[in-house]
Amino acid sequence: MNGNSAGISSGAGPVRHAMVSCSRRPPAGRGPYCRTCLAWDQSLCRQIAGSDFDRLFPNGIRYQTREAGVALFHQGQPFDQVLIIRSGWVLTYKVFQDGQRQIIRFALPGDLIGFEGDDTSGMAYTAEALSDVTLCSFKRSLFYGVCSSSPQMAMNFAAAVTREALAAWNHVGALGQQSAMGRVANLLLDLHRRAVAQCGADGPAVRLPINQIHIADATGLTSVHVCRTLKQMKLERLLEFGKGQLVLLDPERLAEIAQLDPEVELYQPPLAVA
Amino acid sequence: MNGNSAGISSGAGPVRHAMVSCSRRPPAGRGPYCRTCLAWDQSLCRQIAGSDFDRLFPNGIRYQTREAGVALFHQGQPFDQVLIIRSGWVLTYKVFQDGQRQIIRFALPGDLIGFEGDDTSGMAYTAEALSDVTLCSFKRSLFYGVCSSSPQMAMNFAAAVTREALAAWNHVGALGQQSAMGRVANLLLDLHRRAVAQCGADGPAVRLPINQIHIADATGLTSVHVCRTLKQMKLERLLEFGKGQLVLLDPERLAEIAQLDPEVELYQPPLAVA
DNA sequence: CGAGCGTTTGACAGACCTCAATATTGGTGG
DNA sequence: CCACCAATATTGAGGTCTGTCAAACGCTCG
Repeated sequence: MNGNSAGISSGAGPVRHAMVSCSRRPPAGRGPYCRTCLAWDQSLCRQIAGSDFDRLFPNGIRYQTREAGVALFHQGQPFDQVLIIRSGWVLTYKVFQDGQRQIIRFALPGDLIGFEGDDTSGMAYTAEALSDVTLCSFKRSLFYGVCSSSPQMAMNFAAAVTREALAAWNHVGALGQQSAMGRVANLLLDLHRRAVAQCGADGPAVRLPINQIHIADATGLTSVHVCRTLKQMKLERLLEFGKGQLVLLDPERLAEIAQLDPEVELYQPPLAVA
Repeated sequence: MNGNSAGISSGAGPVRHAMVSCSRRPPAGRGPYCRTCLAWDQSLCRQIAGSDFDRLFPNGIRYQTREAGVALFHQGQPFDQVLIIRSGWVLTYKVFQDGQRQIIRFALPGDLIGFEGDDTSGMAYTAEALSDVTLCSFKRSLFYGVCSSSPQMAMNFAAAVTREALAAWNHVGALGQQSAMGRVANLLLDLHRRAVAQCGADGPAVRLPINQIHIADATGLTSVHVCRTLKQMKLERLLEFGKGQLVLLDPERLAEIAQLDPEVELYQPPLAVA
C-alpha cells in the first residue's frame, strides 16, 4: 500500500531536530503555558486540576518517545488514545486505495492527534513520527472524562480542535483554488510561521524535517512537479528549499502568491482560557 | 469581488425547503437531543444549565431567521457571535483575490458557524444562507463563558468542532488526490448522508438546495467540467442530479469511486456527552 | 414575451501528470 | 578515504485531464 513512507526521514540528517527541540529557548508564552511544551503538560494539568489531579489522572500523565518513521496509529484501525505532541514533528495522512496518500497535517508540539475517534471504529488517517518525538498519551475515555469535569481542560481541548479546523479550511482553500505555486507557497509559509513560533529562527533559514515528496503529498501535486515549481520559485528569488532547509527570500510576494487575505489572521497561537 | 453569490438559490424553486424543514418528522435521537434542532436548543440549555440558566444566559437564547442568499458574516470582517443552525442550510466559503471562491462547508442544522474568531480580527471565510434559515445566536464571549462554566456545554462544543475538523480532512483528501468524478462522488455522498440524517428520505430522491455551480466551487472544478462529469455519471447509471434533486442509483460503486475506506466511519452524529 | 440564470455542448489550450533516464545526496562498509 | 547503494532530486518528452472561451438551449419569473 505504501512503500511511500519507508525512510521518510532518513534524508535530512541528524541536525534537523535542533529546530523542534525545546532546549534552545522557551519562547515567551502567556500565563502558565510553555508555547512549546504547551497547555497539556503535567505541571499545567496539576495546576488546573489542583487537588483533584489524582482523581482525574489516576495513572498520572505518561510520556512516550517514538523514533522517526514509526507509525503512531493506522488508518482504518481503532485507536483508544489521544496524543499530545511535546516535541518533534508528526505527520498525518490518508492513504487511498490507488496507493496515493494525502498529507492532512504536519503536527507540531502542542497539537493534538487522535482526538476524533470513538475507540471502536477505524481512525480516519494514519499518524507517523516525522522526527523523533515525545508524546503525552491519554486513554481517550480518560481524556474525555477529565475534560468533562474540568471546563478549562475542555476549553483548551476545544481551542486545540478549533486550530485544527481552521488549518484544514485553509488547506481546502489552497487545494481547491490555487495553482501549484500557490499551494506550495501556502504550505511553506504556514510551516515557516509555525516552526519559527516553536523555537524562533536563528537567521533567515529554518529547518523543516521534510522533503519534496512531503510537499507533493501535502499539496496534491507530484514530486516531479513540485521540483519544477520550487525551481521556478528559486529563479524568481521567492525562496530557497533544499536539504531540509527553507529560506524565505520574499515573504511579501509569497503571501501574494498564496493569496493570503491581509485582513485575516491565520495563525492561532495556543489559547489561554480564562 | 463576487457577483458570484447573486441569486445563488433562485434556481431550485420554492420546494427546496421541504427537506430542511423540521416539520416532517423529528428523527429518533438519543437522550434529550433532537437530531435536527440539536444540542444547543433553548430547552436543552435549560436542562444542562438547570437553575444556572438565567445566570449563564442573562438575555436568554435568541433565535434569528435569515432569508436565502443573505450573508451572515463576511470574510475579512470581525464578527462577535457564534451561530448555531436550527433549520435550513448555510454555505461557508473563502473568496480569493482572483475572484474565485472555494466552498468550505455546507452547514446543516446542528452545525456551528463562526466559533473560531476572536472578535477583533477578520473572519477567515464568508457565511451565507443557502436557504431560509433559523439560527441560535450567541455573543461569542457569552458562548465561551457558558462553555467555560459548563463542561457539558464545553464538550458539546468540542464535539461539534471535531465534526468540522473531520469533515475538512475528508475534503482535503478528496481535493488533493481524487479525479473530478471522485470529488463529485465524495461531495454528493456526504450531502446525501447528512440530508437523510436530517429529515429522512421520502424515496430514493433527496432534495439538495444546490446547483452545479455550488458543486464546482466545493470541488475545485469549473461548472463546465462538473456538468460533463455529472453527465458521465448519469450515463454510467451512478446517480442523477437535477433541479435540486439527487438520486443515488449505485451507492456501492459511488463509494468505490470516492475511495471511501469501509473501515472508517465518516459520519459523526452529534455527540451526547455523559 | 423577454430577461436572467443555470445548463449543455464544442473546440481548443494549458497546467499538471506519466514515464524514463540521469544526477545528486547521504549513508554504509571495506 | 573510496566504492557502493538507496533514496531523493532533476530534467526531458509526450500525454491527459481539466480549464477557457464561446455559443446555444431551457427554465422560471415578471
